[in-house]
Amino acid sequence: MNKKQPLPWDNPRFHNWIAVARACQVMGLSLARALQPLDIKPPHLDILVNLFRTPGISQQDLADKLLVGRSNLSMLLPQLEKRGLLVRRSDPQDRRVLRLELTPSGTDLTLEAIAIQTDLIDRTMKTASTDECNLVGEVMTRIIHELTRPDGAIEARTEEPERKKA
Amino acid sequence: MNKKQPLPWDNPRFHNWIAVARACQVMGLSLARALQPLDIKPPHLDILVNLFRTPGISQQDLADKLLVGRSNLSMLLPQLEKRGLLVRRSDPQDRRVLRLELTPSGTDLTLEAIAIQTDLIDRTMKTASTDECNLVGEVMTRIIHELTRPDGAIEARTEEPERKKA
DNA sequence: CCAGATTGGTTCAACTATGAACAGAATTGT
DNA sequence: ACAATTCTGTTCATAGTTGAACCAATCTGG
Repeated sequence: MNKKQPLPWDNPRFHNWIAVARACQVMGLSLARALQPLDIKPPHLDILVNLFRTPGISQQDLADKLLVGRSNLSMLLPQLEKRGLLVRRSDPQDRRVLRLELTPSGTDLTLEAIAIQTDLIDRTMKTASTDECNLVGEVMTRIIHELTRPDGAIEARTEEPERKKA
Repeated sequence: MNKKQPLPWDNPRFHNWIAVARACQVMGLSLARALQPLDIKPPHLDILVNLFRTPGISQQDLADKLLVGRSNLSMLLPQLEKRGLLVRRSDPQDRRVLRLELTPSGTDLTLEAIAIQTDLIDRTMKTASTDECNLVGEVMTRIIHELTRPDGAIEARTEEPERKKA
């Protein structure tokens, strides 16, 4: 037993990442509270924003973007559709896929929610300069790329179908 | 209908924070995968690390630190106790509280898990210099302080007991 | 001392998220 | 043309998380 392994509290990468994780956690809780007046939760907002930016996306592509299971969307989207925030329209080209689109009222709600989120983020990051913000974002982007590399620690999804004759 | 509100994709604070949130998400998924050989999940690791750093903590204080509900711990801790990773010892001073402590095997497992997490973090942040890491951590710490201020967007801890029928 | 309020922990119903199994539509290969 | 395979979305059983209701121990203020 290597009891004398260096504990990571002094490792800059480690404890700074812990701060990142905690900031995300409290931001998520704050966002959930800030969205309560609109009667939506962060997962709904993720969906709405993606539909706003990519109208006509399919459920599968949306699930891939959000890194959630398809079944999750099969549960959530009908709820939002019943609330009149979006429509799921069968694609005549490929009758398997459902094209997702915001309704006008869904667009309105999305803009309100985005305003709330932007306000929250602006308030909480007001102590960081633009340069600091950009550096943070750059480091995070590198982390995302590192983790989503094919040999990275993610990619738990289905086996990539093997190439036929090359 | 203020359709001409500035959309936030160009707001540095906004899109850089989105990168932070996504990095946290992929890191969480990667950590879950990396911990699979030890048969624990990120919530368990959070508990074990806190017990490692603060032996004798009560369930209530642990829930406050982790920002989760007390009932959550009432479900998780007996599982970990059955696995022999920790003990819950009644405090003779105050017979309501249960003092939590890692067992030797729990300590061993915790050290293994910390090694796995440290390795993952080190690998994914290897492209960031120490100075960059420290700046990121500093910005995150400021965000946490901003969000946990009494008038901040968190602090919903008002579990009001049912008022009498008045 | 004792009634009421408070605190630590448990239980339970509701909700969310996931993966496996499934059905229908499209693609592929022969 | 047609059987096999792949792809999209749904359903279902399961697991994780939460808040409310609850019990027991402690504290508070007559």
